Amino acid sequence: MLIQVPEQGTLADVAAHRLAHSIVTGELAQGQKLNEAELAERFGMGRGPLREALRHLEGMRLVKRIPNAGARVVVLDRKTLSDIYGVREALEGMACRLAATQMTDEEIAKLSKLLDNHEEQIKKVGGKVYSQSEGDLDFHFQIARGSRNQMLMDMLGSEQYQLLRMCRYRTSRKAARTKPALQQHRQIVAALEQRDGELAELLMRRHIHGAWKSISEMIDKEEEESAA
Amino acid sequence: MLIQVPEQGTLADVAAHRLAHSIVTGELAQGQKLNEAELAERFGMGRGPLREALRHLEGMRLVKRIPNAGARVVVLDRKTLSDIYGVREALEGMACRLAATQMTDEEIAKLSKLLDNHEEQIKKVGGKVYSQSEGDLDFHFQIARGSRNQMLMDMLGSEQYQLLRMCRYRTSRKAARTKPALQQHRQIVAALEQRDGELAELLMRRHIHGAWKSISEMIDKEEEESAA
DNA sequence: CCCACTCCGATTGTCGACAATCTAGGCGAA
DNA sequence: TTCGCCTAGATTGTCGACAATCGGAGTGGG
Repeated sequence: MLIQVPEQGTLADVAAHRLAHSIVTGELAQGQKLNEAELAERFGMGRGPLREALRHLEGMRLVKRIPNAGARVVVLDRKTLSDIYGVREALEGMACRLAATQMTDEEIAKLSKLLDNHEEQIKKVGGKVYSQSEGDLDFHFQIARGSRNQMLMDMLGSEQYQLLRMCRYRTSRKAARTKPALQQHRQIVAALEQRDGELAELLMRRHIHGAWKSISEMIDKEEEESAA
Repeated sequence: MLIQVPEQGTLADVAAHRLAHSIVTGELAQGQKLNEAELAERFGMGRGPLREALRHLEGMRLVKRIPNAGARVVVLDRKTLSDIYGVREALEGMACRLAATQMTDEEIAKLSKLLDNHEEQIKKVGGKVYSQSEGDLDFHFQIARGSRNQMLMDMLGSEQYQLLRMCRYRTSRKAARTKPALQQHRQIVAALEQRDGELAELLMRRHIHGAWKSISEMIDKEEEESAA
């Protein structure tokens, strides 16, 4: 599972994880004001650790802080999402290219099995998109790991890129794109098996580009609805 | 100038900037332990703001924190630098491609003037590599701005990517690569003027790749020296 | 001689309280 | 009525002190 366990570390780390989870899942609405005292009480800790947690989340771009005016949950407008997907296309494409030469056969085989699980899950419960989405994230993260590039892993991994999960969570409710996505994943794995980095990159870029197109259309529809 | 002014914000922000500067310039050695009480005293503030600053720097990857064991300045080993340059190649290449279609004619003209300044500076004082390095960073950042992609700007800009400045600072002492770099910059601007995104991306990637090769050799030499 | 244990100093993690700053609402004058 | 000012409340920024934890010196046993 990608969700980090409660963690035995400092209270600030715990708070950061809990806050991140609340934000990603939408429990804390976008643009919502985050009151330090209130959150500290809810988490049963002082304001010190909580402030550190907010700093941490600011670095992850999950909240925006304004001096003397508090912190607010970031708002994911269309432009921001578009920018994110653009960067993802470049970074994950690169990850794929590297992974094609760096991953071991065992890792690739594991990736293939991961997809088998996904397929089974999809067949079992058509509606449960959530777990697929998490699994999908896991797929992408495994490839990032396969690149053997630590900076890339940080940028695409759990720590730095929770924004991704946030926008996924927001858009995964209606998303019925699981089947073509799965097929594209299979194509990517096939390219990795053949150690064809260029092809793997191309497929990954196309996969992400398609995902953005799909999400973009969904946003358009939502905006129409909310406007009507 | 790219170096942010002392900033009127919170003490934590001031501390973060000062610490970042000290780390980037090498005033604080790599791997050095950062004592909270000592630094707080030196900056004339309590430990609270300083801890927030350390959290911030951790997000920037300038320091590494270990629970109950304090923070240390990150160490830039060869692998880390290699990873950074790899990611840069992807991100700045993308920035260049976007900039070719997004930048205004005025911005491109300004970029060209910037290079004129560089050239003059180089001719005037051959040894002063530092200012060139800062200017070079400025060149790259201006292109990132030209991409109109906020996330890209954050990742390549001052806030998130001080690691870059750090490794530049470390390697810019002996670097005599200013002239070919300048010429490559000119080529990139020419591609931008022609609105040729693909070419601009290619040139930028090649430029960064060459920079890494040059730095890599330098590191090899240093290691030989220190081994002898 | 080497290893493990213990205790102590130092450092980090946390809290509560105080000061500085911003925001909202009421009040008075044009 | 409307605009601007001013006070009051709430919220953030900061500090100092206490508790928890870690690293290392010193000691005793094998």
